[in-house]
Order: sequence, then structure tokens, then C-alpha cells
Amino acid sequence: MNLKGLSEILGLSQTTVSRALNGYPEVSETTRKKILAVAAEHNYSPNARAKGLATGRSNAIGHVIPNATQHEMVNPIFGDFIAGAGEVYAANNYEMVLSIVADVDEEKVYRAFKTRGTVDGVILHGPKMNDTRIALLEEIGLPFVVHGRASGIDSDYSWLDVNNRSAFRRATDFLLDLGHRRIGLINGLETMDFAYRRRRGYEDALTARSMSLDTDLLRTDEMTEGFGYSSTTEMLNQPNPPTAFLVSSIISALGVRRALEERGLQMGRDVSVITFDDGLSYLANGADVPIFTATRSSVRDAGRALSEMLVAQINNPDAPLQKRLLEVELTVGRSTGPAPTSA
Amino acid sequence: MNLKGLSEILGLSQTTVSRALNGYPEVSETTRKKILAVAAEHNYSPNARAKGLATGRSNAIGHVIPNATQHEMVNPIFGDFIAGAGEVYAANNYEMVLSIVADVDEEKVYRAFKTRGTVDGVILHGPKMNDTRIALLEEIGLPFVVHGRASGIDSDYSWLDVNNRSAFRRATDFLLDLGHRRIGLINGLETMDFAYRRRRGYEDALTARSMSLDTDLLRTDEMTEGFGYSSTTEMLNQPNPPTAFLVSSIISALGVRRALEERGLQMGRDVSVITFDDGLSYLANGADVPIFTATRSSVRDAGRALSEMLVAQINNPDAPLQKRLLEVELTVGRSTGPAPTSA
DNA sequence: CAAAGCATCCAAAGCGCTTTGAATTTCTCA
DNA sequence: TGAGAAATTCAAAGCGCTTTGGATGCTTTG
Repeated sequence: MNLKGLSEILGLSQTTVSRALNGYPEVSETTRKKILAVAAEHNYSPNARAKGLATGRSNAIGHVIPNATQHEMVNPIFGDFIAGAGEVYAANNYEMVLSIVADVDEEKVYRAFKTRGTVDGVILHGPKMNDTRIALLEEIGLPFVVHGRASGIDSDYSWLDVNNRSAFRRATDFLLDLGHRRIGLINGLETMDFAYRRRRGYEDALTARSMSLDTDLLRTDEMTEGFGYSSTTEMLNQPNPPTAFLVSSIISALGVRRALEERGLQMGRDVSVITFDDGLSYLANGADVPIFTATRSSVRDAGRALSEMLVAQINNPDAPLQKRLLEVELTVGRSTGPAPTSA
Repeated sequence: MNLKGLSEILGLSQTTVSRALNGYPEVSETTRKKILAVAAEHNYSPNARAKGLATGRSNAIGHVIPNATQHEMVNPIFGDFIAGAGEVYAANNYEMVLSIVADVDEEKVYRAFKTRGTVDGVILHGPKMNDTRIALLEEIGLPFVVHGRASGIDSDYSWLDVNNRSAFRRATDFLLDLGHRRIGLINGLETMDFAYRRRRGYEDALTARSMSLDTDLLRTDEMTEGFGYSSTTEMLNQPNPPTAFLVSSIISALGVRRALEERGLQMGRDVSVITFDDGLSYLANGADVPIFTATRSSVRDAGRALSEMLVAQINNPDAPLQKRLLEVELTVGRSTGPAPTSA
């Protein structure tokens, strides 16, 4: 059933039917009711492409996930993010279009999004330091919001970020206060802006106490379980091993835990661990008492908030850009305790 | 830049330019070259909506993820699946559109996909027993393939499935051969077809040895880490606890592991564990020696294969339906060993 | 009571592409 | 060389919707 057919059944013009369906005022309430009834009866809904052609909008929002050729993996954190965003899209009649693409082709995808009119805007994921994609999106004129920020880019754009630096500074301070002096940092890829900021927070805490940085205690890579495991094992094998670990993802923290367990070390007693917890639904940080002491910020909430920002921006392009910095909560679990006194 | 503008620059008709760009034969090679050059120079790519309107196709494939209101979560396994599918879409110029929707609204989404022409086909995820969505998709005439199968539905449709029953029968046999007699099953939601089949496989193995089923050893729920933990704890607290566990997901297996560890039980010596391993990129089952003995089947590969099936089906609707049943590999890791003799 | 205003409705153009059917040009080869 | 075939190109219709710019009839109001 299309508009033409529907209007013929009703004995009305396509104009009137279209207006009635789209809530315009220049149609009487009685005919509007009739039109809505007949439309529902025939299960009518407008063809998205035709509507889009006429309006110049797609009612879709793009997410492009770079799928690097070296480490081809889709971050599970992304799953929770889009779960949040998906709610917002459903409520606002937007579609979500996902492009999983070799990172070298990412620019092409954004350009195609614009020239082909596939989407009305995009959410930029995983900003790097000096990220070139921001200038690209500005250049091609595709509305966007950023999940995170990009150090080194000073143009003005909308973003929502967690205060990673403060989070990791606080977490480090927490461990220092417990007497830990050697703290391993198991960080994400430090080309990523969030990881860079976390490292800065870690450094802040150390330098505030005039402690020097030991590069033997720093690891940075894709935040897999295996990375957490291997980093921990390596660091514990060093002559002067850390007594605590600060981990960038609960996924890697699971690997840390495995490494400790394998050596018969008890978490929270022999070795302390703090992790960043994105609140992943399938990897909840314990039921009642948290397994890990953690800096927590729900990535699902971030998905919700960011998609709302983008939808608002698309509907009202002249509104001022929005920036939101979320503080994390530092919740104490069973993975931390006083530094063991070297007896 | 649009077709009209491009054809004016070239001094050719839109017809010719369109044909040249789409590879039709009725245009000379010399003009085609010229057209392609100018198109590239002006960074032309056709408006997707206009093209879709004209051709009646969207070049998009839908995935709808039910987001149940009780347990609102997007399965991380899904992330790896779409990573595989995304590769195929990118190679075939399809877009992936994702709809995350309350499960009660799932039918509406499929109907809207069809009437609005949002997508050319869908991949059906997480089939349940007697799944009503299959009949729905057949009724509305939206091409689809199923990731899994639906017991109780005997209509003919395309699917790709893992041989879950055989996998769990083999895994159970493996444990039985090691002398285990009480094996806990930590299964997914048994309304899900895959979980039902896994349970059948488990039962097959037991009944083949004339062993009876103990419902105290059966657990079924969403496959979170927490579920693995709580199930294990509960079962181990029973008077006659299991000596081995069969787990439906590596995520829950992590919870099993945590529960064991907490009690000071060593995996592979005190208690054996076999898990199903979907080959998730961020939760790899160990680097060299697998952590868990596992029945393994890459969900990313499944994503690749299924999306290829669907693309083929869309391009050639008259081709016969495809069915593919994948056997799993049972790889031995460090989580299994002979049943402890009750000394 | 005529003119103005208002509420309703409609015809037709236009969004940017593909494709049909026809026109034009270029080849072939008797 | 010229007619028919083949190759190349084009004008225009059509995909299903929105929206502009009227039209039409009804109600007010001076």
C-alpha cells in the first residue's frame, strides 16, 4: 500500500493524506481521524526512501567501527554503547547504521555517508590523540558528536567524555594511600585519547608525591583478557614486582585475576587491583559486593546521552555545541587492601 | 554533485552517465573512461535514497536485537557476529542496519522494515523453540536467514547452525570418560533453541549410559558471568555436589572459575569444566594452551557465512534455500581432568 | 449583502536516480 | 556505395513521497 493507493481509497488527494499523517494543521480533525483509521487498517507506512528523497533526510545515524587489520576485533564495550543508543533511536524514529570497516577505509565511509546521504549524522567512536576524523567531519559537513575527546584538536565540537584523568588519579591515590608504592598500569592503547588521559592521571598521582615513573610498570595494548594476563605475569616476574595493578577494562582485569590466581596470589590481600568498569551487562562487577574496586561509568548511559545529543543537534543545527564531562564513582570492592609489608 | 550536474559537465545525458557508472554494456569504452574520470574528480557517488527509490532496493540488511525488558542486555557474542557480517557487507556494498528494540515490539520492526523498505533482508538472531518470527517473515515476504534453527517449526527456511546437540553430547561423554558422574549443566535460556539442543545433547550422553537426570544439576539463564558464578556456588553447596561443569558460554565459564577459585578449588584437578567457546576476540580462550577445554565454533565465521548466504539469496531469490550445520571442535585445555576419587 | 478571512483541500512540481523506447551515428559488407 | 545491422546516445517516464502555490467553499463582519 502506498500513498497513492491510500488516497484513492479515501477519495482524497495525496497532499491531504500526507499532511494528515504528518500532523500538519491544515486538515480537519474529522478527516484526519478517518485517514488515520484507514491507514492503520491497511497497515500503511510511508516508504522510507521516497520520504527521504523528498525531505532530504535519511532518519538514520551512522556508527563506524574501525576494524584494524592487525588486531581485527570489535570491542565488546561497543555492544553496550549501542544498546543505550538504540533505545534513543527507537524512541525518535531513527535507524542505526553500522559500518565495520578496515581503519584505512574509514575516511571513505564518512565521505560516502555524506555524499550518498546514507545518514544524517554520526557518532565518532574511539577518538585518538590528534584525531584527523574530526577535521574531516567538519570539512564534509556531516553532523557528529564524539564519544570522548581528542587531545591536540582544538576545534569546537560536541562531545561527552568520562573524566578519565581524574578517575585514574583518584584510583592511584587510593592505592598509594593503602601503602602501595609499585603500581602496574595495564592501560588501553595509548594512541587512544582515553588511555592517554588515564596514564596522565596515574602520573599526576605519582608526581604529586614526588614518586618517579617506572616504565617497567607500564603496559598498553588492546584491552583483552589475554593482555591483562600476560602483562600481569610479566610484571610479577620482574625483580621488583608491583603490589598493585590499575587496569583499564574489566575484561583485562579478568586476565589479571587469572594470572594472580595461577600463582596462588590472593587478590586484595597479596596484590591489589583497581579496574575501570564500564558497567557491561554480561560482565557485571559482582552482584552485591563488587569483585573489583573500580572506577565506574556506564557506557550504556553514555550511549543514551550521546545519541540524544546528536539527535538534538540534527533537529536543531543552530543550537550551541554540547560538552559533557562525567565524573566516575570509585567504589570499593574486595580486590584492594593494604600493601603487604615485605616481611 | 548529482547525476544531473555531472552529465552537464560531461555534455552527456543522465542515461549515459548512469549506465557508464553502473557498468552497462551499451556505452563505449572511451566515453566510459571519461565519465569515470570526471566522476572521480568530482567525488561523485549516487544518492542512496534516489537510487533506492528507482531500483526498489535499499542495499541494506537488518539485524534486530530484542532487548528484553526484564534482562536488558545486548549479548557480547553479537558483537563478534556482526564483525564477521560487516566484512561481507562492506565487500558487497550493503549497509547494516541495527534495531535494538523491546522484544514485544520486534514484530512491528520487521513489518516496518518491509513496508518502509528499510532493508532488503534480515538475519534472524537467537531463534527460540517454536519461534513465531519465522512464520512472520515468511508471511510478510522479507528475505531472511536464521542464525540457528527453531525446533518445532517445520517450514523451509535458510539457516546456519552449530551442531549444539552433538557438541554437548561429546563434551558430556568426555567428562563421563574421565570418570565424572555428577556433571552440572550451566546452560543458556532454554527457551532458546540452541540451549534446548545443548541440553538434549547432555541428556543423550547420560541416557546412553543409563544414567538418570538430576534436576539439581541443571541451571538455565542469560549467560552472564554472574550467572556462572552463582550457579556454581549453589551446586557446590548441595549435599552431593558435581565434580564437573558443562558451561554454555565462556562468559559464564569465567564466573564458574571465580566460584571455584573462591573456594580454593583447582580447576582441572578438583573440578573439571568444559565450556562452549564462541571464539570471542576479547575473551580468547588462552594463548597457547587453552584455559578451558572447550567445544569451539567461531561466531565471527558464522556471521561471515550467514551474511553471505543472505546476500546470495537477495541477489537470486529463486535459488534453493541453504542449510549448513557446522560441527564443533572439542579442544582439550587445562580445565579438565579425571574425577577426583572420593578419598 | 458584498468583501474579506479562514478552514480545507488539491494539482503539480520536484527530490535524484534508473530504465524504457526511440533516435542517431557508425559499421559492415554485398 | 548504400542499406541494414550494430553501436551509441538520449528524452522522458516513473519510483513514492513532500510541499508550494493555488482553488474552493464557508463563515464573518462592516
